[in-house]
Amino acid sequence: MSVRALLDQRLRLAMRDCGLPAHLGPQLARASRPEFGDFQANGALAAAKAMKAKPRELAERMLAAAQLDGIVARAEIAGPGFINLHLADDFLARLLDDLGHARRLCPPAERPQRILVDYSSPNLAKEMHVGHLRSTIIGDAVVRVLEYLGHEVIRQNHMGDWGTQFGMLIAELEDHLGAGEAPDLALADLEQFYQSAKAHFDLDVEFASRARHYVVRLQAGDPHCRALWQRFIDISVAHSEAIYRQLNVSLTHADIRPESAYNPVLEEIVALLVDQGIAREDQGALVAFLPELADQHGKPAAVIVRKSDGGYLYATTDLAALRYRSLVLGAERILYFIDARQSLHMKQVFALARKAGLVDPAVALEHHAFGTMLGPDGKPFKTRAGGTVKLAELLDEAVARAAQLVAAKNPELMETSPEEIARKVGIGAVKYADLSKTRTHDYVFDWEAMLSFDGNTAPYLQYAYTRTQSLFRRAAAIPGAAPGPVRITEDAERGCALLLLEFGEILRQVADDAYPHVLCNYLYDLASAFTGFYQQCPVLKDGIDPGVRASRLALCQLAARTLATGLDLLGIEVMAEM
RNA sequence: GCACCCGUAGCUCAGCUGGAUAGAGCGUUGGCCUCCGGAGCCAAAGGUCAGAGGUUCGAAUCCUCUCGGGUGCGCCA
Repeated sequence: MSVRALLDQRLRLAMRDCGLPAHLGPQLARASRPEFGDFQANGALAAAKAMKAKPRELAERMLAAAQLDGIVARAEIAGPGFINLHLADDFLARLLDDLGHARRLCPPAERPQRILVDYSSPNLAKEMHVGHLRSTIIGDAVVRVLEYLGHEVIRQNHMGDWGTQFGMLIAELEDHLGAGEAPDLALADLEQFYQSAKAHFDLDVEFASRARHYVVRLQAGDPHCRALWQRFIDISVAHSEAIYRQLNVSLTHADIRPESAYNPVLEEIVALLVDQGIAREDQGALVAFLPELADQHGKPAAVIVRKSDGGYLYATTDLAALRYRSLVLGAERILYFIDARQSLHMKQVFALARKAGLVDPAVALEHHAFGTMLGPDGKPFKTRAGGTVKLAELLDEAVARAAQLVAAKNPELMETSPEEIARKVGIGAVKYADLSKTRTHDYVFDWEAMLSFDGNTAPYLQYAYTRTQSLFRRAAAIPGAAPGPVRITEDAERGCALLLLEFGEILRQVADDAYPHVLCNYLYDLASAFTGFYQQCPVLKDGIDPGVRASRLALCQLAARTLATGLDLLGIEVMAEM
């Protein structure tokens, strides 16, 4: 049990003993200022108001009733009725010893769930660009946290491999192959290939009509079109998977369930909506109406589920996917990591799915939106020419920039290659810069800031970790220098200790709210507290008492483990030296 | 027209289950290597929390309105 949970439980019991109703809690929080102790309970204020009692008096009674022996060294009432709690050093030390010997850094979730996470989901018609980055790495971080807490996670990469553009693309591919070109050569640059197909489509009437015809033939299962399509898809998927490897993202081939997979059931989904009277014909198309999402004038939201030409749109595909995920895969919670611009669409799809009974009524449907990546000018991130920035090129640049830094700043490395460091630092910097900002906001992409060793950046955290490793290498050479029981005497040690004990709580918060920046901020606080401690509290220097040395080594070890685990959950790698 | 998101230090961002004097980093200014990695640490300066009302013992946080910025909305995905 975490420190907070324990205090909460004890104070809650005390409140019951004081005759307070169950809905009034202790409102426990970390103390806002050091002189207020480690934790503060604000609940007496609210409770006093509800019971028409005097806040300070009630706080006194709560404190008298609370069983805090051995946990709290000192407690006092302050201000209008805050309860300030100073934890006992030996209590903290004991918890740290337990944590140090435990296999995991936090207890697993009390109720493990089957959770489905839809993320990355690039459009295969084009090369992956910066627009795909956020979904991919935010989703992956949340997935890792959920798994660490013991949930069963089903990853779903809902790749866009179907739709009107593919007629154009296979017509283009057909022309290339007809000219004797090998498919992987023709598709070496997907972006260029797409632009070329688009140009032909716009300028060449014969080509455009062939492209439109191919869409129909493809969807009807024509073998020739299907074969061309498959070639294109295979190469495009391979490209995405190469990016995933470079990004250290945990998606695999088995997680791909693309749009085309739902093609066979779309007709059935639409029929279901019509039968239930949810959808009806309107201006030639089949439209679902949602009075529950009406605007202030009572006009219901309208969603087209089948075009007037008989074709289907992505709303229908998403409904089919939801049914499969809930009723076939049995997901209890379904998370979508998709751009904020899709918010209305997701809302409509969720409402429709529930209304039509396509999902289990108990399933949680969550759209975790995120903002746009902006360039240094505050406008959407583009190349100088105004085109989209390819993800592959962005990542290469990150590694190249990191390599430059390593070459410029590092003296001699013992066991790690500069290439490995550059890769981990460069990729880590790009991911962390994104993950550390509140998901829902737009964020400004800035090479300089993300690769800095100062501030809330990946390199700073990785550096803090390498210092622990350096220390352990040194300790290994000293006879008798081994981690031992923790003793807390210095403020810097306390600061570290309290943070180390908070890790599990932070992970639960990330699992509940899907905000990885909470974990980033925590790790930054921990790294700062650790470097402060490391600066002030000598570990291996001459004249250090062996007991103190053993205690500080144990703290270092826990800090190292927590940093490495936390970064790993963000999909960021650490190294022994940098 | 309708709907959603966002306005916090010069810049980039935290804080928003309402709590005590609103926090970091960058940048600026000034300190700290006889010391486990100075790729570090410490300190100072810097704020009408967009504005106005309201709820409350208490509001950056909740409600309403206004201003400013962004995004989306029946035949792309």
